[in-house]
Amino acid sequence: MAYWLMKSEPDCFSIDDLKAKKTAPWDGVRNYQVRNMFRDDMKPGDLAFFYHSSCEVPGIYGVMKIASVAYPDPTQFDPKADHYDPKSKKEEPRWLLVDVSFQRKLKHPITLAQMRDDRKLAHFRLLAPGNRLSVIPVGKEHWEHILSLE
DNA sequence: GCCAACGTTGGC
DNA sequence: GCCAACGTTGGC
Repeated sequence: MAYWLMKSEPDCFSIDDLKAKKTAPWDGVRNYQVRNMFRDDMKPGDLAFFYHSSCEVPGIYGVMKIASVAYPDPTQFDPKADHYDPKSKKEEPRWLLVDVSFQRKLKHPITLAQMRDDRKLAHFRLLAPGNRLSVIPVGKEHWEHILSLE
């Protein structure tokens, strides 16, 4: 089983939104590296941190579970959707998503600032300069250490 | 295949 | 709102 960190802007979709829905499609990803991770590396049952980005206190707010294999993201075909991709064909979808299901909220968020200050997370990819991937693989040792901070 | 221009991400 | 990083696009 693998571990992940998945970023979302809480104004757009937050851990509370996922809690209310129980399971939701993680749609709107338009990055090939992430698409390939969805397709090749993510498996149902994997666990993922829910990370809030571009907000007052960026950090990890909860835990979710990958609930499906990768399948085509329907929003790419919807001209009204934010992430509509006119170049993607139904016969040959360019973008994929996975379903995620709510597991729990952390008792308090593990903030980005807190993780930056933690020497044990010196090599955590989230903290690497210039990192912009919205989905990041998390090593077991980092996963367990972050949970121990809760 | 190179690379400049442009767009997006995301912390601050 | 600014700006650095970096992915994508498209002309050549």
